[in-house]
Formats: sequence, C-alpha cells, structure tokens
Amino acid sequence: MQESAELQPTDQREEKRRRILRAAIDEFARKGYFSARMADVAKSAAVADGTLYLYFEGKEHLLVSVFDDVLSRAIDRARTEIAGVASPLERLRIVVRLHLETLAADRSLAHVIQIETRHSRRFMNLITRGRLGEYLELLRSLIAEGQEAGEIRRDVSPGFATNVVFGAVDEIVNSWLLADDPGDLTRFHAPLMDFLSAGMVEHRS
Amino acid sequence: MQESAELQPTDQREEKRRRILRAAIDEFARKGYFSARMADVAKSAAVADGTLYLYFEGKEHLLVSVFDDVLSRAIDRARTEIAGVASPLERLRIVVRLHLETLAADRSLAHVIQIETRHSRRFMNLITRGRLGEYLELLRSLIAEGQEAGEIRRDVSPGFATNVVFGAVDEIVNSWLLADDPGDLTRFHAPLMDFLSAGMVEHRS
Amino acid sequence: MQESAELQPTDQREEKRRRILRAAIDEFARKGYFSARMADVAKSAAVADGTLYLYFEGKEHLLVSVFDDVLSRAIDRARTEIAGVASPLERLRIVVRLHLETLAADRSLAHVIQIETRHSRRFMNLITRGRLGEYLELLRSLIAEGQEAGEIRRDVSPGFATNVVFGAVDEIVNSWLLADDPGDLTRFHAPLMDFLSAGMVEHRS
Amino acid sequence: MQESAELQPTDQREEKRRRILRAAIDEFARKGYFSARMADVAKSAAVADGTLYLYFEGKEHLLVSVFDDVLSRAIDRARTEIAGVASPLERLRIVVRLHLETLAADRSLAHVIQIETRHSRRFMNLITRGRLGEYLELLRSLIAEGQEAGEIRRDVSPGFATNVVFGAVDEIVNSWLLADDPGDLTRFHAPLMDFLSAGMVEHRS
DNA sequence: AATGAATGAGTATTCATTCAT
DNA sequence: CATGAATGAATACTCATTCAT
Repeated sequence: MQESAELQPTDQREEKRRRILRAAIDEFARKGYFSARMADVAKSAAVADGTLYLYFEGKEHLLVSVFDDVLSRAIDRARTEIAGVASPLERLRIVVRLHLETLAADRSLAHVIQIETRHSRRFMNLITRGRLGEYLELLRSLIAEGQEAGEIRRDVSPGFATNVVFGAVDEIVNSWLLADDPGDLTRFHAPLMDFLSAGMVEHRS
Repeated sequence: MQESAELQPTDQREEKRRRILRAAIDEFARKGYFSARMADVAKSAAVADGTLYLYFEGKEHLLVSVFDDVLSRAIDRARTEIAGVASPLERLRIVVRLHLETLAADRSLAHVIQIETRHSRRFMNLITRGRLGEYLELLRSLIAEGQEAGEIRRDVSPGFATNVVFGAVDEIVNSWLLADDPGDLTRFHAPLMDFLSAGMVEHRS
Repeated sequence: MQESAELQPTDQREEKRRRILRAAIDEFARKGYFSARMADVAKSAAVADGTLYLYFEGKEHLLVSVFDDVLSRAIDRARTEIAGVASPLERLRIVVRLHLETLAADRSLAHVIQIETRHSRRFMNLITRGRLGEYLELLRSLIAEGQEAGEIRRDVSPGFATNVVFGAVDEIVNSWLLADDPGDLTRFHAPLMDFLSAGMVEHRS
Repeated sequence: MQESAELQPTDQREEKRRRILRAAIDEFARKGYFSARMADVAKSAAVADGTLYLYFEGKEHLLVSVFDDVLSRAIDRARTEIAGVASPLERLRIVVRLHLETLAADRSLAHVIQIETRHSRRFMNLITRGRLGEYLELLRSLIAEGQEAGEIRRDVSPGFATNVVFGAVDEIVNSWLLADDPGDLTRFHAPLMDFLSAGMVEHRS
C-alpha cells in the first residue's frame, strides 16, 4: 500500500499550487487585483516571490487561473449532479443552485469572480473564450433541451435566454456581494428560478 | 438682449468640460481605464495635461463623472418620457428601452459603462451609492407601483425583481458589447421585456 | 541685444541635457554601466528620476548618447583643425593627437568610451554603425588620400591600415587607463605616430 | 598496467569541466555574457544547474576560466613552437600567427575573448593581471630580445611596442568579428606583420 | 557527486499629479 | 485660466545561487 515514489512530489506540487491560488483569492479580494502586490500573495502563501513564477506565468495568469480553476470544478460538479436528472428545467435549476452555493460558500472567491475578473474588455474576452464560455454553453444546451422537451417556450433563442438567466443570477450575486448585510445567498435560489420560469407578470386565475 | 458677460465664459467652460468627458470616454474605451493615460485624454481633448485638473479632481473622478453624467441624463430623460404614462409596466418598458437606446447609440460609452466602471469593489460601491443607486431606485419604484396596481405579481420583493430585471438588461448589453457581430442592441428590447414579463416556462394555453 | 524669448528655454533644456550626460559619464565610470543605477545618475545630475526619460529614451540610450556626443564633437573639431593642412599624413597626426587629447583630458569619459561602451556585440554593432563608423571613415579617407599623395605605401588597403592605426591608438589608451600610475596620455603621441610611420624594424641607415 | 582507479573519475571530471566550458563559450557568444543564463549553460552542457557550481565558483569565474583556459593553451603552444627559432622577430611572427589561428578556428570563442571579456574595468583588471598579463609579457620579452639582437629599433620601450602590436592584432580580430562577410582571419597575418615591421610610410628605395 | 526546486535581492520605467510661469 | 515640464512613488519579474534530497 506504499505511495508511489512519483506521486509524492506531484502531491506536494499540487498542494503548493493550491496554496498560492488560495492566497491570490484572499489578496485579490482584500485589496483588489491591481492594488494587491505579488509580494503580498507570496507572503500569504508562505513562499518566496520567485516561487509564484514557478507555478504561474505572472500576475494576470494567476487571476485567470483562479477563475478557470473554480469554473472547471463547478462545471464538473454540475455535470455530475445533473447526470441522473431527466427534466432539462430541473437540471437548469440544479446548475443555478450550484452556482449560488459555490459563491455563497466563499465570499472572497465571489468577489474575485464577480468583480476583479471583469476589469477590462481584454480580460473579459479572455475568460469568455475560456471556461466561462464553456459554462455559458452548458446553460445554453440545457435551455435548448428544455425547448425540445417542450418545457421551455420555443419563441426565444437559447442564447438570448441564457443571457437573461445568467444576467439575473450574476446580478443577484453582485447585489449580495455589495450589500451591507448580505445574509445567505442561496435563499434567492427558489424565487429566482420561480421568477424566471413563471415571469414577473401577474397571471390571471 | 446681450448675453450676460458671465454666461459666455460659463458656456465655454461647459463646452470644454464636455470635450474632456468625450475624450475620456473615447480613450477609456479604446485603451481601457488603466491603460489610458491622462496625457492621452488631454491630447484627445486638445487641452494641456494640467487643464484636466481644473475640471476634474483626478483620473478616478473623471471616470465617475462619465458615469454620473450619462446616468443623470438618462434618468432625466426617463422621468420625462414616462411622465404621461399611466401603466407602471409600460413605464418600465420605456425605461428599459431608453437604457438600451442610450448604449446602442454610443458603443464607446457602453464599453466604459459596462466594463471600465466595474473594476473594483470600491468603485462599484461608489457608483452604486451614487447615480446608479438612483437609477435602480427608479426601477424599484416602478416595480412597486406595478405591484400596487396589480400588474406585477406581489410575491417577490421589488428589490429582488429589480436585480433580476437590471441583471438581464445588463447582461444583454454585455453580450452585445463582446459580440463579434453585434448588430442593433435595441432589437432585444421586445423579447427581453416579453421574456421577463411572461416568464420562460411554456404556458399551457 | 536682448535674448530671444525662445532661446532661453532651449538653452535651459540643453544645459540640463548636458548635466545629465555629465552625470552619466561620472556614474558609469565610477560604478560601471551595469552597476550604476538610473537613480544614481539622476541624483548626480540633481534631477528627478523621471526627468531622465524626458531627455533620453532609457539607460542604453544614455550610454549611446555619451558616445555619440563625444564623437560628434571630436569629429567636428578634427575637421576644423585639419582644414588648412595639406599633408594627409600630417592631418592623420592631428586627428590622432585630438583623439588622445580628448580622452587625456577626461579620464571618466575615457573609461566609458573604452570599456563600458564595448560590453556586447549588439552594442558594438550599434556604435560601429553610428558615429564610430563615421570616425573610422575619416581615418580611412585620410589614409587613402595619403596613398594618393604618395605619402603612404600603397600596398595595403586603407581599411586594413585604419584598423592597425585605430587598434594601436585604442590599446595605448586602454593601457593608460588600466595603469596604476598612468601619467599623461598625450606623451605617447609622438612615439606612436613615429612607430606607425616608420615601422618597428631597425632600419639600416 | 591497469588505469589507476583514481584517474578514471578524474578524467570524467575533466571531461565534464570541458563540456561546461564549451557550453559557456557557445552561450556567451550566442546571447552575450549578461543575457546568457546559467540555466542555459547547464542545459547546453547537459548537466543540472547546481552542477555548474561544483566545477566553477560562479558565472564570473566561468567567464574568467574560458579566458584563462584559452590563453594558457595558447601560451603553451606558443612557447613550444618558438622553442627552436632563433630570431626574436620571427618568434613574434609565430606568436601572432598562433593568436590569429586560434581565434580564426573558433568564432564563438573569438567573440567571447574579444567582447564579453571586456565589459568592465574590474573584469579587465582581473584578466590583465592574470593570463593576459602573462601573454603580454611574452610579447614584451620577444620585443626586448629583438632590440637586444638588433632586429628591432631601440628607441621605443618594449612595453609601448607591445601595446601597439597587441592593439593592432586585437583590432584586426575585432574588425573581422564584426564584419558581415569576414572571410579567413589568417589572411591578415602577413600584411599585418609587414605593416608593423616596415611602417606605413612610403620608403624611398 | 548530482540534482533542480526554491529562494529573494535588486531596478528600470511609467504616469498621475503639481505648480511655477 | 491655461500650460506642460518636472516630479518621485511604486512594483512585477528575473535569475544567480543554494541546499535538501
């Protein structure tokens, strides 16, 4: 039952990588991406300044990595959790729940994801063409399936609907993030899905 | 009927202020807020570097001013246009239309408003507590009125509904802004309002 | 006899430029090009760090400028002094004398010219294709003229002879520069020209 | 007649030392001393970074070693080749020929010797007081012997004459090194020795 | 002896802002 | 009011060297 002699160093490397990522989240959240210094991140991760560059190409890559890392895990988890669920609408509900839960559980991370990550068109293009694009595509495919299954109205394009859904979720998170007394983010899940599903207009009968 | 000797210089002053603001929008859109240099803005506005500081307190204030200036006008215009309209839902529809039209007409401005203006929590707090707060409050009041008038379902808080509406609009604009072939932003107005109003779920007739 | 209102600022600018150049020579000579910090140069020139960049493009440009500046003056002076001299060999003698006198008068400058300026092939190419090339071309033309005038043997190419002459002068300067007790550099002028002219072999009377 | 068990490892050690030296020459020539990284040298020598420090004290020592190594061999070879030659002038001619041949055969080495090795006064002092001093002393002694033998004019100091000779050779090499189409360096040997010996002035038959 | 991951000192350059003219 | 030359603080990144394995 011995550990592979090769695995140990890899584990250590991975552990250090995660420590640096965590430090980056904390520092970027605390001081903002631009104000946070690489030296701060290094200190917070308890490594030397130069070590950061053995794991990440530079400051910007560190921010991209935070983003991609989180989204990769989120997407994986989402795919796992919706695996056995038949209804596309239900699947969408699950994905949004995971979205909210992930950010609810880590306010610093939420800050970095919601704000620091959107500081320039170039950077937004970068992430949109990366993992974020993948996530949006997941949403889009669920909506398209919902239309095929007759659960979702067919008279809007899936891309458009995705924007509305993502925009609504995103703003809920933003609002929670900026609130003085935010409370639990996940409490918005049900009303949000209900609102999006049923629409905001008063239905007769 | 001579012009007041005082008004003339004031007009000139206002004209120069607007020139600087326009230059800031163009430069911030072209290079991004952080990459754009004050010297760039000055050159684009055809004034000396130091002159910028006679009109604005600094670079950040320039960005705030761009934002507040646009929102002030938008809010004024919105209030004017909804003045004679009775239905709160219809009023909301008008405000959203103005929102889209304003940004559709000026892509550089849209870029600055959607992206450059959101680069840090501190800055987002700044604008949220300023003109943006006022705009959101306008949306909220329309929704509350709609609830009182029985046009909008009462089982969601107006603040929450505001977030959903604003988030959806915001994301539609973002998506348009980042698209390779964006087309006309205002074409999303009708589907968007319809989607938000009726909900995305397929209704049995 | 009033000063042109335009000249004054230009004079001030030129004066500051020269102060920075002088500071660069002193600092590069004292600490070497690589060890000298731009902050050292700025301090020595009594200007702010950033001011250096209003006058020179960067550290390397500062070094190039020291070199080009000196050689420009040397070439100008050489051309003036040989203007009324008919014999090409005598002209060559004058140019070499100026060469030695210029460096003899400023040991720090000599250090920068002889050593700091030769630190890499890239840099040597840079200066060889600049003012140094111009200087070498001057030497070459004098030698070619000497050949035409029958003063200098015709069986060597002017370029080759230039290399020998320049190499000899250069090494004399180098040797003087590295000597513990250097004495006056110009004392080598007569023997050097004599040696090059007559050759080192014992001539049978 | 077995190899000493001690000699074998020593041979291997020497072989690795030479491999590192070769790698240093190549890398310093390719990128320049300052731009070349120790990691580059290590990679080129196919050893680990740390191994360099088991053979050389540091980067600077590596450069010194390249220089000293070459000069040691050159001096040894020169002494051997002039051993049976009587005429000091002829001996000098042989030494200069070896000088040119050595550098002609290895352009990268020539680059390092001629350029990288002269980047600072400190470094020039270092090598001048080392093997280069020994080489110059060899030249000087040959010239002094030439004077005693009546082959070389007595009215210049041997040190001075050494500078002129070395300077001329050095510049010929430099010129060859920087030339776009250099050709064979050794073709300059005869004209050079002739020029130095007979002088450049046209002699009346 | 050999390795190579980790270290951390060191600095050129930018640019928002000021203020003498 | 306007100018624009001057200021100087602030920081990501490199790479020679070390040392635990």
